[in-house]
Amino acid sequence: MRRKSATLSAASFRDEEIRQGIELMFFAYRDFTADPDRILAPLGMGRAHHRTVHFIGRNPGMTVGDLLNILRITKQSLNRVLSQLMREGYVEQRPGATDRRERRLFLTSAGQSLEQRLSEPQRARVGAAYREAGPAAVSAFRRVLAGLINPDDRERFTASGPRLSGPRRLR
Amino acid sequence: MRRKSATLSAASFRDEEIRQGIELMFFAYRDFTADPDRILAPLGMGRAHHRTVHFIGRNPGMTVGDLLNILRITKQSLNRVLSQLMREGYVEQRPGATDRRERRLFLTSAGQSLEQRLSEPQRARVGAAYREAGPAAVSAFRRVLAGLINPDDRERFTASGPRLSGPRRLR
DNA sequence: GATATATGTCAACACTACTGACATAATTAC
DNA sequence: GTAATTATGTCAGTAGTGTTGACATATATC
Repeated sequence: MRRKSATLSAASFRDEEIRQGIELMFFAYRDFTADPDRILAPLGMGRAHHRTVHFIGRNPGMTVGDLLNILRITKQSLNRVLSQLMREGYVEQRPGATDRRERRLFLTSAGQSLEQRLSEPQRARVGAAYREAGPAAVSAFRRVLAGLINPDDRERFTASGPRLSGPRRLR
Repeated sequence: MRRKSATLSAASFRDEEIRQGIELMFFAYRDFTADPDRILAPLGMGRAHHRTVHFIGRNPGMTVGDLLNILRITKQSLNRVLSQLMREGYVEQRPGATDRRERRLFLTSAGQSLEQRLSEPQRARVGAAYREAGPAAVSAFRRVLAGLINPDDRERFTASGPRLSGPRRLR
């Protein structure tokens, strides 16, 4: 064995490096989500609303089931968020053309504005980090981040995998 | 202006790249946290317990205030988690040597075991992604991730900044 | 027509976080 | 040395997100 189970004793350099990576993920995600959270709070919404609006914006016409597969939450959890977004005019649904049980989801123009507003600080943050690191680093960043994702969804970020921007086709 | 506010119309390649980075963060964090969550649930604990145990393990002797600065939650929120961890024997506190108002925090051996158990799947995941991407990519990954962190805490991950592994010295 | 699928909904519960208020002990300032 | 400040704890109420379990409707499919 090469290391891998440094029980409790001296941590190898590798182990320390990996633990720093874990910490980096915590700090980055903490700050990455803080800005939109501040925008959402006065609207009576939370992070779940942001995620919902984000994915519907990226995949217009996606179904409720698609969203459940992405978010990995129960339909009861999603429903609370989604019905609020529809009630307040950010999201609308239309029955599927071929399968009329489906509810295809779309952002209204208010929903598009909200999405822009929420993502703006995140885009600024990511954009700044990208610019500072340069294109080669960004490419490496994306490869490592994709490597952290379970194989199923990792495909979304590889050239061969299914695109997610189209009006369907998500798993 | 160079782009930066692609209002609602055609997204530039840059904007698309940035939005993919945002999504990557969502998926990576979702899967990154799922494994320890599954271990925590049957113990009647959650993600907050994991973070607490993680940071105390990395910084033995840190104070409650240090932890509050890192986690960026209120003391009331932390207290619930911390007192449970102490009540159940994972964490212990000792008054500070010079300032006896402080409660220096330490993992018990049960706490160290728990920390190991919780971090194991994360270390495996990060380790696998690191190995697959290679050292140069890892370095770039860390630079970009650090770039996402607010300047205050970014220092923790730069050569010049204060170390966090010592028995104190965290802001 | 029977079964399966996509979705909605009611209810109860757990975890995490927040605000506001108040309390104690120890340190620092005047 | 008394007053103010700091580090920490704690009670109470509220909000957002997620869960499980149960049940309902509409539409497809066999």
